[in-house]
Amino acid sequence: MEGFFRVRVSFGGSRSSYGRRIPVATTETQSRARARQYNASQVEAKWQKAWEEAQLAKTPDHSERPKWYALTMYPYPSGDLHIGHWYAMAPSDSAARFKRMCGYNVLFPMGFDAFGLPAENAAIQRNIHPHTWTMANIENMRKQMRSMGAMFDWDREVITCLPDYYQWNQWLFLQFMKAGLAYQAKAPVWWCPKCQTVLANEQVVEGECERCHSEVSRRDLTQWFFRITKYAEELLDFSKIDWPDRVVTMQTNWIGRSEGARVVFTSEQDDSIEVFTTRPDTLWGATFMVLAPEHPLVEKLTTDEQRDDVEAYVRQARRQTEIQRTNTENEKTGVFIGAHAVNPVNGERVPIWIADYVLMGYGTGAIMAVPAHDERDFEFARKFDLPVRVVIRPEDSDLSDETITEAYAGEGVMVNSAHFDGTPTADGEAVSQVIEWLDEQGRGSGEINYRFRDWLVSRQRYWGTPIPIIYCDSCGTVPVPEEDLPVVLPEDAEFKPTGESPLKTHEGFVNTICPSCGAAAKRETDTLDTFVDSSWYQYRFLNPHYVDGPVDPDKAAEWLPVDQYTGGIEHATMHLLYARFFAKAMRDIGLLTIDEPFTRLYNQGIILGEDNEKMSKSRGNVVDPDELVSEQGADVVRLYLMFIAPWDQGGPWNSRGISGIERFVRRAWAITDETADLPADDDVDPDVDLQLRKALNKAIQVVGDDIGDFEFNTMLARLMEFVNELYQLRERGATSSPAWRESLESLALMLAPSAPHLAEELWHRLGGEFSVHQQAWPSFDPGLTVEATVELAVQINGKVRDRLETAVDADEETVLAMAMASSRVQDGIGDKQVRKVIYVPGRILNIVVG
RNA sequence: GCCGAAGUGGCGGAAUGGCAGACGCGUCGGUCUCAAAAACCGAUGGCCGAAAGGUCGUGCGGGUUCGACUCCCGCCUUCGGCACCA
Repeated sequence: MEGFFRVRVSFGGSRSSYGRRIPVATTETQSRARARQYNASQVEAKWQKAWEEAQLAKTPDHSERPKWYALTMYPYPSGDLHIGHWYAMAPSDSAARFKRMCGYNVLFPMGFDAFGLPAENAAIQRNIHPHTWTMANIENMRKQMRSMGAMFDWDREVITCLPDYYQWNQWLFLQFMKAGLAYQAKAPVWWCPKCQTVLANEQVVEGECERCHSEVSRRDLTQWFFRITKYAEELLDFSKIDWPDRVVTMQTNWIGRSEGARVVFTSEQDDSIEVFTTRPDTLWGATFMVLAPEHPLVEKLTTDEQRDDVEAYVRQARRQTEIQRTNTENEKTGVFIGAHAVNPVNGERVPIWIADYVLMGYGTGAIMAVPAHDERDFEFARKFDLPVRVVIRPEDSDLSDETITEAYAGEGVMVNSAHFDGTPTADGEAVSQVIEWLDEQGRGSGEINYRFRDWLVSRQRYWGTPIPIIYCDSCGTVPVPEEDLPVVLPEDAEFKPTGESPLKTHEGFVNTICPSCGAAAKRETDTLDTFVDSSWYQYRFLNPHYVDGPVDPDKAAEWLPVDQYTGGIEHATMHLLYARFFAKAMRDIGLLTIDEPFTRLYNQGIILGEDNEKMSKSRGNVVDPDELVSEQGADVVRLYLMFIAPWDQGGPWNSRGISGIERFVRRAWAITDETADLPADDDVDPDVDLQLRKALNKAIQVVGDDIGDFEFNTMLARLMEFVNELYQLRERGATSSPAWRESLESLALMLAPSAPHLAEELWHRLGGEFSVHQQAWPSFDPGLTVEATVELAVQINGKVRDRLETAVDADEETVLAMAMASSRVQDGIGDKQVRKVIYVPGRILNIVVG
């Protein structure tokens, strides 16, 4: 196995203490001490083997126990398990293990998000087939994951690049088509003129082709879409899930719901020009119209004398990247097209312009411009000297067309708006009245618009799921019949340096016959976005070899939804929104009975390099988990990652800080090893005995609470405190107490979720039955977790002057009398009057004087 | 520009209305050792003080409260998301 790991140059400044100890001559006592030292690599290998033999990680499909489906986002098989993978997976594993000890039948599967561009790049650069490259990486990463000691049930592994998985992508695609959820439309793609190929967004770097640095441009291509916008309203409803607020906010903003009205303007040539506005109450202030440069009416409406200017502007707009074009810092540009339109509310004639600040992809691609009440329109009007008319007047103001210096977007009353004059805008009053009136008049209607678009799933790549479609000259677009699935990726693909998909030129793949008429036909050569794979993989784990559909309905009824999902925040709007869409679509097709895929979500943070920068090979600040595991052991790495900071916060790696965890592991081992065989007897000091039992019961309570809440850093602090207490109590004879052994056993149990190997070894040393991971989480006596007496702080005017030992439930009279007897309190009061006394039992006594 | 999160010792962090700095790193002192490492014990926010103790202190400025790291208002800084979305 060692041969598989590359030999690495060790990174600076972090040499472990083990390394320095070796060449030193040993004395007899030292070698005896060494023999009793905890040997992580030996212990870890031993137990990993035992667990695998006993199939401890295997989750039964059915159980008397309540189910708990814990899932952490599956990785892309990039080749090596990064410390970031450890940071995501190890604490997730600890939480899942804790649930299992709490009595749940826990499912915690793992797989690989195996399609994607890097495999194709490897094929081009190193002449390795994507399949070979991907599967070798998976093999390696599986081994690395085993070294973590996680309880992944590998029998359920899902690998998305295998036909066993991706045929169900194709099957789902066909069901989506039938349900009207998949459709074709033209959409722009990036095109590299030199490579003669389509580029993915990430292959376009600052407007240039990543490979040849030619300037890229946009091209319209017919592509496949999933109708996610159909579920916009349901996707805005988060009432059935318990997710972090920031993710809910991000998705809500991403969906971008806005309420308003669709209003029909008319050109002088009698074309309807529809606009969307959230402020129909400002319709009377529209002094011009603006169309997107790509708007279909631009060509028709442009007058001959304006044509040259308009065409030049359109050409220039098309060349710009989305980023250039939507930069808010840009000064407004635009061209008058020579035509006019009629405002439906007052019959006024307004000029029509085109400008790139109006986007074809949102609303109708045309706006009514109300410069007095919209910042962008105001800027445009000032630049091109267009009229500004105030139609909302703020209270106590004489804002007018002449005095206005910036757009006013606030509340007020309608003015210059015919019979609506005087209508207040507050609480949407004016908007709803105007919409009602527009509707009656047939000049417009209420409408809701969304910022997000349908999901473009076509990718012009090889290493993905072939879209199961055939194009026939006579029958058109024909879905591949379900019985012909899967459409398999050809293995003998030829990868060109340009990155062009080998499918396009693969005769054997492209040429086929039409399933409906039998004539010669061509296959679709686009493949599906890999986000399709990850939108439903959580269901496939339940029965990855199920042959009658993507999801085994019996298992789904048993296990879904996922109870706890963990993963990076970077997936807040894409993966997590797509997965929610898939749950709803699959439900409506009859494949699922759930509304939401993941009930609870937790986002861990990011581990940075020691220099507080993102880890990257070029910076040389990458922390290699394999190296750490071989030096310090997997448990130390797991524990240290949990100890660094709150899990959702992440933070910089610190190679010195890890020694605290090493020390803790050694101390936990040493106290167990050194005292496990000491007999209990009766001569223990009752006070020491009580202290020991209190320490134990408090630890069980707090550690359990913390791990259940993903507060791993404080959980470890409590465990450290408990071990420190054991050391102190040992000095006072506590090992004679019957509670001593119970304490050692509980320590092993409390360590089991987080340091699975160490815990097993401790358990074994204590003579416990294999395995510690099949034991229940220890219970605690609530009576022993509360103290009878506390040290109460006594304040004078909010400043602590003395501390009193009092009963927790002592009454105010008693406590005040004790406080008044204190000379320090008397000094604090001096000759001042006691004005007020605040007593919070067990917390504080504050005497207010003045 | 808008939305969100965060700002606490030399460092990572703890405390979400009640004794700021738990736990850990580091540093200093001690025990053991020929010596070192490891281990163990102790100290460790700043300032004043021999000490007892005092005093200041949770990004900045206000406020609420008997009491604020914590709640409210205004700012500054950092990070993340969205960004001409009509």
